[in-house]
Amino acid sequence: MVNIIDVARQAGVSKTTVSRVINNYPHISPDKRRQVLEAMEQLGFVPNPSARKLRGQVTTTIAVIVPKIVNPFFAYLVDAIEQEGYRQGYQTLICQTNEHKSKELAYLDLLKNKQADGIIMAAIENNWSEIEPYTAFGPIVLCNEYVNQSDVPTIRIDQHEGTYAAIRHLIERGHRKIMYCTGGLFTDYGKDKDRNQAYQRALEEAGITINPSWILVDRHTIEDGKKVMELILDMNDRPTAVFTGSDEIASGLMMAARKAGLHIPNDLAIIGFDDQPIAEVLSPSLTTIRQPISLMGKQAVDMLIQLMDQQPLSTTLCKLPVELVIREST
Amino acid sequence: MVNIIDVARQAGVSKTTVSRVINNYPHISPDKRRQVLEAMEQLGFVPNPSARKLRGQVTTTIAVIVPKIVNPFFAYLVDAIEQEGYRQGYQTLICQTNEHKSKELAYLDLLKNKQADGIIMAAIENNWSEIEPYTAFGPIVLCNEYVNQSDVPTIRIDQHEGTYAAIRHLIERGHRKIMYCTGGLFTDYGKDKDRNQAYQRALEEAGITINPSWILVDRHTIEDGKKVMELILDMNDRPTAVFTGSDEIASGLMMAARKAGLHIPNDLAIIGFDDQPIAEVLSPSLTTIRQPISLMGKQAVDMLIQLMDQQPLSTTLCKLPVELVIREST
DNA sequence: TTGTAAGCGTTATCAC
DNA sequence: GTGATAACGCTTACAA
Repeated sequence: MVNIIDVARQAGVSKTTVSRVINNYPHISPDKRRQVLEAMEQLGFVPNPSARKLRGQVTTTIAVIVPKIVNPFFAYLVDAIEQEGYRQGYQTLICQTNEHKSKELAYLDLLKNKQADGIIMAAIENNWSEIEPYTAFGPIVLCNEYVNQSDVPTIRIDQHEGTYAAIRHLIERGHRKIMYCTGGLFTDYGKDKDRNQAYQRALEEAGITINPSWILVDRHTIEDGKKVMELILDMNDRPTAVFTGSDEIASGLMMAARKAGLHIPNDLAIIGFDDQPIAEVLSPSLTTIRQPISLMGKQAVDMLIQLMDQQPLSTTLCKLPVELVIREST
Repeated sequence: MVNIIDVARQAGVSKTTVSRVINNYPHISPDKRRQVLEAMEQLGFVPNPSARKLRGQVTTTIAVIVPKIVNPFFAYLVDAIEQEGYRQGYQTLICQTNEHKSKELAYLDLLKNKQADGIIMAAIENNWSEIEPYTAFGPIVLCNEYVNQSDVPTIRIDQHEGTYAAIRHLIERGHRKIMYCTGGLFTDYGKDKDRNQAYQRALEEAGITINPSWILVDRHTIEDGKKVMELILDMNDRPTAVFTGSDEIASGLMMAARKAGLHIPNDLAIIGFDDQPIAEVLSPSLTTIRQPISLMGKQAVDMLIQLMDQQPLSTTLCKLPVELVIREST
């Protein structure tokens, strides 16, 4: 491995000077700088990040914690984070909790070790009180997650607005029997609460009384969606429309509805959440709420970098807008 | 940050002894070992990987290079790699090339820096001759990719068998006008070749002459699929079945076919490749070739670890079987 | 503007 | 069985 000393020898300077060139110090004679750069080029020198990390403050790695990368939502989020991070000179470490608390803590140790210089959490398995101590070792930014503490740097979309827009849309289409079928991904914090309140608000405003048997929570997967359809079929008083918390649930619903001979949207209108690629391909294509995932990832990185650079944050909460994408299922 | 010296002090031993406990050296008195372990526990000590990397051979990080994590195939692959890696005590660094040669080389530098101890390449942007020199710095395993050199450790599925099974299936369903629409992901190496040959072989065996205008290559996305459908509609002599190289193309085809009022599979049979979740949800559901992605990821990790441990490889090529999943689209 | 030297946390080598 | 000590490659006071 070619190191800073080899470069120094080749360039005929001290390793200090080489280090200065690497780190763009201001006061170096153009001559020596050129010599050093040439030597680096010739020898194919790449600074050793382990050494830099060990030595000092240098930051080059950020970690993202997600529950499952195979969930397209998180794949897109990680994609955005990786790209923005790379653009700004950071490597991205992907950490998958698979919803295990212990794995999450193991990954938080990255911060302690200075293996990662900052962490974006797009999943929270443990209580914030477990996680909070790690902030002593480096910045943690929440992305699409909620905790009760208000001072935790957070990027998220406006879940209330998204849900409200979806329910309004159904009401405008003439529906009054609207099922609500969601499930905060993995937490009991604010996400569900926001959605719940938006559902209630939209219905109240339209003078519709809520039917508690049409409220289903903790549904996430395609399988869950299929089961929900079975529930609906068994009901004496069936809803005419369903708001779902993810395109996955909506897909499952749709599959089961098709099997049961129901016509969508005539017999049952369905609305998803996320606008995953699948939404467009489904038959009928799925009306859904588009989340600005890329923007969310980019913002999370930018916020994290600000924190790593010790810059003051203009705001601790960044709320992004959502968009209703109307297709054939409603 | 609590380090090995703090632990040594707390336990009343030298840091050498602490290091020995960490690394499970044989000859340590049970007493001291216990003291050290207790001290580590009390102080919440975690060895600093940067220091370990800088110092020595310790291996804890593997990198996976993929073109795009948002492609479900790679998401599932990365998922499998991350899980198997974690199980064996490795962290996974996800590297996304976005099909840029320079980004790939930048990520290969991880090996040079000893930031990663081994690399799994599920994409190859550069020529192997560009990549080969990096093998001097650590092992590289190819996953789902081909190069002409035969001695490169490789895990992949049997593309020939998969394609052959798909075409055979269509023939058995009575089709004789079979379009072939694929696109090696990003390489001109063997993957396409294998598929091409399988297509030819299956047709020849059935006594069907090949219609060159029904052979389309370099198609990858949903958009591509839509465009292919337009091509088909413009043909005087239309195929009655299409083999596609990915579920994405198949999805696009299906969407466009639906819009054009074609019935699937009666007017046109479609077969995909990968068995992504979308395949089951499509309407009609998609017949496709299932790739053992998880197994592939696991094997790649195992092979890489063998190489990192300097163990001899029993075989340099690991070919995994595929499975035809018959659904409604054929 | 440049160089010397100390030290980041760990492990390998050598001595006891 | 245990402990000093010297590296690993880099950055940063402090000197010159």
